[in-house]
Amino acid sequence: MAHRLPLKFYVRDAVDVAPDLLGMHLVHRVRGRELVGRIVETEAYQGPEDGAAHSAGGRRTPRNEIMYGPAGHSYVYFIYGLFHCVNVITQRVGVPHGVLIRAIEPVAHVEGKTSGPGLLCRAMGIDRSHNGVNLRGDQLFIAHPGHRLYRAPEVRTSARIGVDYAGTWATKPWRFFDAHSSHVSKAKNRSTLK
DNA sequence: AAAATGATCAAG
DNA sequence: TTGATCATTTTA
Repeated sequence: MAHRLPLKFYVRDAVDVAPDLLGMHLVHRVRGRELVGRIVETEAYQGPEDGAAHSAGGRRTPRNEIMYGPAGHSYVYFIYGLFHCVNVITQRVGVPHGVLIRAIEPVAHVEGKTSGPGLLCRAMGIDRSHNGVNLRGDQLFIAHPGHRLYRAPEVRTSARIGVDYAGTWATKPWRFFDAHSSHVSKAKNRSTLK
């Protein structure tokens, strides 16, 4: 029993949507199977004012065009020549907010590591062909697991990862994670930043 | 501490 | 057309 989140859920600031996504299920239907992961770590990106966002300063390019579109859709990009990252677009059309999904806990049919934005995309089979997908549709979507399965997260915050170039914006506590989960991205990954 | 690895984008 | 830059991960 899984309910898609309503459009209204997504038409808010990314900073408000990001913590509310913790505990929700990310679902990918592929080749007759349903891969499911429980979201345990997110980051909010609030362009154009947010200096760390791809849409910082109103920057609008072919890559991030989808950020300016309707809420509740996916924004998938390729990074470091190796990994894909998946975001949830929020706020109304023309306001380029997004929430990066950074880690999930495997729930069903997910193989491999999922504690990091690149790793979870690999494990969930998400790539650029999923850019712009409606997350209230039937292929790749986000759903409330239903109150029988729902486990409330213990929400903690921190500064965002890998955005030190963004100056004062890098210090905003816009990373959200479930303190109960053992699947959040590892401290090792961010020990050598700067 | 730094390699791996390639799309992206601003500059020329 | 080019070169620096990455919302990362792994290895050492």
